[in-house]
Amino acid sequence: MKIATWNVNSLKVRLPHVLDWLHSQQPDVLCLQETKQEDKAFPADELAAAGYSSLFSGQKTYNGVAILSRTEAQQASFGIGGFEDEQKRVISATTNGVRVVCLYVPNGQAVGSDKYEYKLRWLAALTRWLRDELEQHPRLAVLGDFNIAPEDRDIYDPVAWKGQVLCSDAEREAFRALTGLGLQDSFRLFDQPQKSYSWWDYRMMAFRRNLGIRIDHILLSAPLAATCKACDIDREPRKLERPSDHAPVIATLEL
DNA sequence: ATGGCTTGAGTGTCAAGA
Repeated sequence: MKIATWNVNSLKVRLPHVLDWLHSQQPDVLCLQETKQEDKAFPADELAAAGYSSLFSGQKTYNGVAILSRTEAQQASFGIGGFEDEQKRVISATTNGVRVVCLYVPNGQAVGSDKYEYKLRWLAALTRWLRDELEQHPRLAVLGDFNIAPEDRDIYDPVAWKGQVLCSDAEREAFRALTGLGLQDSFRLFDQPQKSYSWWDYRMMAFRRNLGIRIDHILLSAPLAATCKACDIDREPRKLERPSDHAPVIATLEL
């Protein structure tokens, strides 16, 4: 079973890339973030023609998440239990016996800003909720754009970025609280190339210079981590014309 | 040098991303 996550930065613009990538990679599940579409505009027909059923939760202009799956996903749920949020950032569903949670964690804008405080509140609520979800669903996978670089090796210039949003102590502590629940960062279960990143700024020729950060993650509960054979970042779509600024991350489970 | 692109909204040019 192959499960993947990709922040597409507008599904309307990126649909051709997504369709090509589904065709070439054949994942069983693809979690999308920043679809930036209302549900009535979601391209479910085009995706169905490509062999994928869709569950989605969108809004105009911002945010928006979706779960695409080759076999129809069941028991869809929306948002974080017990946390009121207007922003469409979480969708969950079960497929092939795996509970899939697709996340678009708030960016946080700047340390100390209102949006940063919202990010930390949001992450605290997420952790409380996932503790319960793990009890109900031992085979749990949490995929998405976490907007957190967990360690210095996940940033091209950790000195320049020190203490900034995406890598502040409080954000990293929130990430460790998630792994502390028993959710493992599947990327770090394996030897990986130095300077592996999942996001590069559109400016400054950042991708060509590999000035990136690793903020898109696939976390697996222990029973799933035990089946994980690989986790990789696919840089190829970032090389295309009009790319998303994020690369997809894909994990292979022996299920 | 707080910008450098890209998107959506909407037709001016700005907010937001990370």
